[in-house]
Amino acid sequence: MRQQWSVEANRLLASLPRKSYRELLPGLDAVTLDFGDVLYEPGARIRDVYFPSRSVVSLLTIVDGHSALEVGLVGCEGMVGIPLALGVDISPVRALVQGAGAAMQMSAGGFRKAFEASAPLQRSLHRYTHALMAQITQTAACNRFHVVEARLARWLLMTRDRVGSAQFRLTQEFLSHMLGVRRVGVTHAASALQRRDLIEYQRGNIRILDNPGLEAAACSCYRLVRQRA
Amino acid sequence: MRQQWSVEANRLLASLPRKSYRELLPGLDAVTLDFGDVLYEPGARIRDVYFPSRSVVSLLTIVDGHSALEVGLVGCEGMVGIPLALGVDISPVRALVQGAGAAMQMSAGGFRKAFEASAPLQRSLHRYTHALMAQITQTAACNRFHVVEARLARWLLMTRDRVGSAQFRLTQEFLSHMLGVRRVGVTHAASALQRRDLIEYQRGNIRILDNPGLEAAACSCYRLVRQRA
DNA sequence: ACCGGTCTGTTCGGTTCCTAACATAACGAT
DNA sequence: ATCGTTATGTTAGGAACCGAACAGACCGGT
Repeated sequence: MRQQWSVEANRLLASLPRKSYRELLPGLDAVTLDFGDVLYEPGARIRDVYFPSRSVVSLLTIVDGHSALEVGLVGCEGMVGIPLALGVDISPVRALVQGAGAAMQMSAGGFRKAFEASAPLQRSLHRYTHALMAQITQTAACNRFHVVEARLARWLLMTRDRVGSAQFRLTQEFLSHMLGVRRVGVTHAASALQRRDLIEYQRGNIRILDNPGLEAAACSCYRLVRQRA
Repeated sequence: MRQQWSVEANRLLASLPRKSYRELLPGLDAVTLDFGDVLYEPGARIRDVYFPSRSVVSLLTIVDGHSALEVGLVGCEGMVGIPLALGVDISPVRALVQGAGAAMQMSAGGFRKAFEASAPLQRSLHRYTHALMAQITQTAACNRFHVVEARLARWLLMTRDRVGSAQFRLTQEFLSHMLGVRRVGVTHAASALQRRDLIEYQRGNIRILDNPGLEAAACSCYRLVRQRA
């Protein structure tokens, strides 16, 4: 029963016709993803795909070996391992668990078979692939044009939407990797938001206090990717 | 015969088994894309797809109504209209002809039918979709971390690869939209490259003089997306 | 030869973010 | 209670780029 719930909490799986998803079930394992887990490294083979239910996974590009930048955020609306749905088994990005929680896991081989056998699954995943491309595109422009404070606000809101809670754990150091800036920049932006009573935080615990206020502080990208998803 | 050549000049079409591509042929029209043509506007319906042979098409996101930023560059290695291969008929980006030249055009309806009927076409396009996602991802990081001069060098090299010529027409104003910076920034970067005898240009005519030199001036992203494509 | 439009070069003050340190504060373990 | 570790705050100088405006150069048309 608990497993059943987990499956349905992922919107991709939940949207499948009953028959399709019953065929899928035997290959799915309920797992818990822990904060900091690295699901894929760039250039490495994809061994499993994941359908997050209450967990959140960041997709990061690694530049010049050191700098990281988040390009996508996957929660219960998506799947981690999209390249497999495109016939490629190498991940171009690092997949990092950013919010611990439940997910359904499936082996790459099992997924390939299930994917080929199920037209509804193909349709869902291809539509999601498109949404993810749009998200990556939007993020690219956002990172280019918007200031850190607005990007931070957007990122906190997107995370909240995916974890389903106004409070979550993450350090400024971690955030700096997501936003592709120095930690100092995050400190400045976060202090500013806290000073305006939009958020509060201490030692890795962040809580959103003023939702509409934070949305106003975020760049328009937040609304755009939200209404498109 | 001329049409035959055009078809084969697009690597996606050329890689199809003879049978698949013969089924495709009746729906394909040889067209010439002109510099500045807008094939799609963001949010609008995709009416046709394009397989460039000697033309080059930029994919741009539009932010806040005014700023533009290139996220992808499509030449003979790809197709313009990838959303259709994912079951979506709305383009999230503007598609702008950046290098005039020949392409094969196909109506959205014709493409959908052909796509559903041809497994090899599906495979090729899905693989290309993955490559395009990787390119967008790389571009996102590049725009975030690398300085204008290196990005300009990369962009010139990528364009050269796709038009197949060391000389092409484009103004600094145009380049500034591609790179997402002010024109002044392009002037600075271009002057610097010219001063080092890597390129020469005048009134929209750019010529690459020193290939290895320009590659050295470009950021590593150039090599990365090249070897992956 | 002249004019208008396009393309390129330059300037200058201001903002954002970087680089690189160092300082403080909270927490956990012994 | 103390100490090491982790998280956050602060500072200062500099680089990259912005915003806005203007100046010169080149071209085509008449």
